Amino acid sequence: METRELRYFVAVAEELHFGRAAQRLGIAQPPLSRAIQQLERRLGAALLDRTSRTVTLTEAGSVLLVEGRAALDAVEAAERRTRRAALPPTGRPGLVLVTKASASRELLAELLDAYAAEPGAVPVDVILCGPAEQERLLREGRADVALLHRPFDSTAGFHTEELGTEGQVVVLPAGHPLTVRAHVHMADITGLPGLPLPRWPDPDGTYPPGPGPQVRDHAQLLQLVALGRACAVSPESCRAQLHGDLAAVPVLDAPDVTTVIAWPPHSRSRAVADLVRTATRLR
Amino acid sequence: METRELRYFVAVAEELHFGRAAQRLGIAQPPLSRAIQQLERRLGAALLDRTSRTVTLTEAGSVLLVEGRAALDAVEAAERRTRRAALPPTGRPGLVLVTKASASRELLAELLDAYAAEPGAVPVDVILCGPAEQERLLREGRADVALLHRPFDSTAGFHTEELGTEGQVVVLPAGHPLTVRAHVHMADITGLPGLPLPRWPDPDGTYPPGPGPQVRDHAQLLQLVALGRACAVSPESCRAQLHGDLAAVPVLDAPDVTTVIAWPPHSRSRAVADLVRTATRLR
DNA sequence: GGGCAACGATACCTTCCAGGTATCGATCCG
DNA sequence: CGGATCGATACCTGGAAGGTATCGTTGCCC
Repeated sequence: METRELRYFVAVAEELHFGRAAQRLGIAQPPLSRAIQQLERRLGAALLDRTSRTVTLTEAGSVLLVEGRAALDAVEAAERRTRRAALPPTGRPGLVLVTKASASRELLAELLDAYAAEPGAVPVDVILCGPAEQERLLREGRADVALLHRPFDSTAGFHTEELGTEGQVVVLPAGHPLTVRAHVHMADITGLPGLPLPRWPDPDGTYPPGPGPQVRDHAQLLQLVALGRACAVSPESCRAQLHGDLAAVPVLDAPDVTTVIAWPPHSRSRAVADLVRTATRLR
Repeated sequence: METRELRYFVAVAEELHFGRAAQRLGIAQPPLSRAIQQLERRLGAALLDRTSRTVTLTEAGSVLLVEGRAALDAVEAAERRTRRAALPPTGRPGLVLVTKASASRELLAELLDAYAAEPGAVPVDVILCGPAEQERLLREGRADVALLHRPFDSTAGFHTEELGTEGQVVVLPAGHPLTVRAHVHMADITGLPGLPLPRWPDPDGTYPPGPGPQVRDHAQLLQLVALGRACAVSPESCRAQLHGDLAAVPVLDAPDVTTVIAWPPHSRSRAVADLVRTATRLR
């Protein structure tokens, strides 16, 4: 199977429309129809059920959509990492680390300092992004290492080392009645009148339906809390970033958050190994 | 990047010889030279240093070799799993489980029985193979689930659930002086005169140099122990498979062995989820 | 119910590139 | 210095990928 065929199939499977898929791919519709037919012939499997009005995925088609996306990611990662390895060493980021915006800030600073002091350390680029985006960046080879937070992030498919565990706090507007409490339980804060929990985007960028404001990052969320439009349950290390308008109260029965450092399993980079070793020694 | 180009590059990178690589690929040498040149041009990276006598990998080339193999595995897995999903449901193995020959035998039987009793259970094919082969089968899409044993097997790149932990025993010929002991330490058995520890094959199928007989599976190993040509350190559950000629003594300071069930991270198969759930409930 | 629009499939043509053969040029070896 | 080895180059050919025009089917709407 060629990646071209896979890209074509994924486009059609996502659009469920040959015309739009062809447009997205920058080719005409007939060659696309033919390419898919040929792929089906070669696989000996019907991938799409098509009438002249609708296109739907067969069982085999949905398998290929999932597996094919993963395969295309892997190819893209190979290409990107090779390109990076070929750049002149000067100025090339030796490592790209991705982490959630506004999370683990001290841990990150500590880690970068400690690593920079190591013999043979290379420059580290840091990418900050929203949750769920990190995995993609790591899978696509845009990043070499990530700081992830279980149980929010899935560490599926990566090598990981645990760096630490912390409890969670609820972040509330300063002066809220609950802020006088020494601690609360989840039941105290779900369905708090006027202070809904926010909605985070799904991996595909869309938001699940339901109440609560849509947020993209932690800073935005804290802004909303300060405005009295939401409350947030966050790892307690976020306290370092709270200013006067905000207060935090431990939530006893919220799941503990584990910060892990994650990297692609076949990474053979000396720099990644060094960074991971530094990270595990910190804790 | 097309998979054809990747396959070509991997062949050359492995052979370090255009002629042999071309032969292996079933094409002539000149098109292969051109394909690699074109790949290098497109990536903007030298992958191979070639004189008219020798071919060596550049830094970028070794990155692409590792990453490219992983990407090709992913493509192959996508193809294989799609083909499987398209087979008529009758007679099609719903699940392919791979485990080491002669390991976790009771656990496996228990698991298969319990799963078969589940509503909606599908037929399960079991593949037995040597260590280090399981990961490959899982990565290439030849298998859906594996029973792995930490710390021997790497669980990198897979989802896992722990199923249980056990200590290790040393397996000795019956009547050996050490068999009267209630337990031993590693120091007691390394360099035991005439009873070396065996050598297992590397992932590429070759054996590391050194003393000790070469073994491919556990049955073979036990045979060698019975013949008085080796001793073996194994999880204690292997005791169920020992016959009169063999004896086992706990090794107090050998690392514990954890049996885990592992599956590809993007598996969306109902059957895999059911099997994993059954497995975790067993323990 | 007939006309129409939407959509995938088919027919047919063109272009381009993968692959083949022949040969060159460089390097190592005896 | 001559031959052998090996990758690169030159040149040719067939097939596949892509384009345009058009067909056949199916909803839909007046």
